[in-house]
Amino acid sequence: MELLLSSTSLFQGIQESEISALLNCLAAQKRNYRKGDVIFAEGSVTESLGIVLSGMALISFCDAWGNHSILGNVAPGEVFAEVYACIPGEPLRISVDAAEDTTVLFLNVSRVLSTCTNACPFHTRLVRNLLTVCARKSFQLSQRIAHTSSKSIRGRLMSYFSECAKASGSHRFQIPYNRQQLADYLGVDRSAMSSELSKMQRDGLICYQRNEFLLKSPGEFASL
Amino acid sequence: MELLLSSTSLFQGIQESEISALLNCLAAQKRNYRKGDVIFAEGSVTESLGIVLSGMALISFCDAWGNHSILGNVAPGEVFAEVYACIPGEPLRISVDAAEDTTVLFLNVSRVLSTCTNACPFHTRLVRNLLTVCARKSFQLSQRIAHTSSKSIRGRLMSYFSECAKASGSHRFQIPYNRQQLADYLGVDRSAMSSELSKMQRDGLICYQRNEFLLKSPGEFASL
DNA sequence: CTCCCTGTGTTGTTCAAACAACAGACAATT
DNA sequence: AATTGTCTGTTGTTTGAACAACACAGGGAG
Repeated sequence: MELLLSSTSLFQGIQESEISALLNCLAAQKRNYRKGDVIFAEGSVTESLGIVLSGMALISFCDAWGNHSILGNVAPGEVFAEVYACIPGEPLRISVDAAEDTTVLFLNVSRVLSTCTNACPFHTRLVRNLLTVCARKSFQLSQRIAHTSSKSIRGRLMSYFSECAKASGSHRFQIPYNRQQLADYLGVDRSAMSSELSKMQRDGLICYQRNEFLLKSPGEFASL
Repeated sequence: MELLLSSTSLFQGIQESEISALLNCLAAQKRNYRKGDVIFAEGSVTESLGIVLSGMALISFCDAWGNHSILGNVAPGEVFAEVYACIPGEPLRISVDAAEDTTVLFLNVSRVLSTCTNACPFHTRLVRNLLTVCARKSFQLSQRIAHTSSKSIRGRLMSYFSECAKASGSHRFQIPYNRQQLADYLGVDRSAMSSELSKMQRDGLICYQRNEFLLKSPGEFASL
């Protein structure tokens, strides 16, 4: 378990041997779930975040009419419900279920935050990591919002490609999504996006082959 | 200054008198800006978050072609750049400028996180508050994404109204936005939304007058 | 009172995106 | 080689949202 944890962002920079001490210090709880079990129910309140150790969890939500949508999944090593665990008293707007037999480690956030009586030296690092996890999630969400703010498919693609180019420091970059995933990320129809991509190539805005893109002519454009 | 700070979410639960001690302990820096001054430049890296004490700051961003958009404003007592300050080394994707003459208090996040040599008793509370601020921002962003995930105006309104009804615990509730602001929040055209609202009223889904809404018939609907 | 301003609802037109259906490329499997 | 499935690009149709323009109702301020 410690080996897996040491590679997660929450325990980054903490040695495997030190993690064992931390887990004792935090009285972390491990629980097993069968496929289909509810891990967190919508509307409930939690002070604990979860880390998937094995298996897979699904995050979903229901609207007032009973329609429910899948928001995402949580793979081993990834964290869930950290946002709610960090907001005291905020009832979950989502529910988390086990997509298969799943083992989860729970960490009580207030325990994480309270000063450790043993003056555990890695506690500080854990708190910093937790803040980073939350901040990074905020960052990713705001990027997604920025990329879906344009009303046109072309505008959304341009916004996303701009970001990719900035992140890679070059006009040539690769993207981590296939076409369907990119369309889902940008909130557009795949085939419409595919067609728009080829239009953009014809218009000389971009070149691409598969997941390799080249952003051309960084001049001024008004019609995003 | 302490009076203003004590009413902010970052210093919530900390007395005015205690804030003074904290600010010393953190070596907080106060700086003045003239209207139009750049507070944070896009692409720069910061370890500090900012709190607007007076005036107003503007958050904006540029895409690779030089088009820039306003993302929001920061009023006195509100925090900015906290997400970037919490992600070590992450260059800002936004820039922050003074919309008018503005005073800003800077707090170094790593200093906030490092154990205070004086064992300052309110330090722990500050860290917890900072985590709450980040988590709450994440929460708000994911709500907005949920409400803009539907492709139709009606679906977006339904998602938002669902959330409002849940939050208020009743099918009758008030919304904090006027029509233009709601349209901006949901990423749709105001007049189209206005027209959709009256259609929904005609269809018996909702009743409304001004900002007072009543959500009807919580049955099953497929056409969101 | 009139004038102006803001917020809101209505209508009709236009256009772009969703949608459906299909074709070709490629890889993996049998 | 044949088959299957996945990913991608193309085309044509339909629909719904953006857009523009306007009407109407308060609410101040002069």
